[in-house]
Amino acid sequence: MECASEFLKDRKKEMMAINDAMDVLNGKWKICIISSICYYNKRRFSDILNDVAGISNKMLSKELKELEANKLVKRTVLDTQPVTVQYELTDHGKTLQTIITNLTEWGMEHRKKIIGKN
Amino acid sequence: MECASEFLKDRKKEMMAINDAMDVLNGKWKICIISSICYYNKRRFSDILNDVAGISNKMLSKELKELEANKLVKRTVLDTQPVTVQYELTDHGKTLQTIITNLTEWGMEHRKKIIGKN
DNA sequence: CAGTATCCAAAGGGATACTG
DNA sequence: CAGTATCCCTTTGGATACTG
Repeated sequence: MECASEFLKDRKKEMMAINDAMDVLNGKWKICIISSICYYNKRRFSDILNDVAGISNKMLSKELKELEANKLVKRTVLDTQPVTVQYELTDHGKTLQTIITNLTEWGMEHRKKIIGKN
Repeated sequence: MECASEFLKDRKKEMMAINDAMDVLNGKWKICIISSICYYNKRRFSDILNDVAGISNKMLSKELKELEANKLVKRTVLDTQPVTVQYELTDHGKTLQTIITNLTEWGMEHRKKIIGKN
């Protein structure tokens, strides 16, 4: 048998990592927002508001700030009249691509198997 | 240019799929619980309670029920005194393996890059 | 357009105690 | 052991209105 404390230390790190990831992605909206920006490359506030069904401007604003704080999203104010704001993924944000793809595929399978109907 | 309505229909399906997946996995605990059961193959209620730092028995009970309802987890009552309850992943639950692995790895990278410290 | 501010009902979830 | 039940404070987030 291996050293139990080493084994537990690794497990703890794994759990921490999962928590870190989920903290960043959690909630009803984050992944959808990221997916929207990612899909269109650059996306304006009001566009995302339309893409993500059901989200309110208050929520969108809050979520985007959190994504910015986590350096997943970059916000650029364009000097137009009235102002336009572009959101795009940072390089770090783009590393979520795989996870989003996996989640999308898994969600489709899950719907087929459990929820029924497509 | 491709047919715009086909394009939008696909996008909608993708968003729905992401939502389905997130509905199932959302919250502070679900992935951690799944990860714990997955890691040990079979796991008892009180063991999971210990594995997942900070969770209360009330929460764990609620989350496990939801995971069962989504057919990700199977619950087996063993005829011991007092009762023992085993939780294990269903085949469907095991299909989350990839996502969990990806989340773990992404979480570690994220911690290095953004949160700082390991 | 891209947000902020405020109000407020509803849901979430911890602490504690209890049960088969 | 494996949960339930209850109390109760906190957070969440929708609706609406307003601003630069």
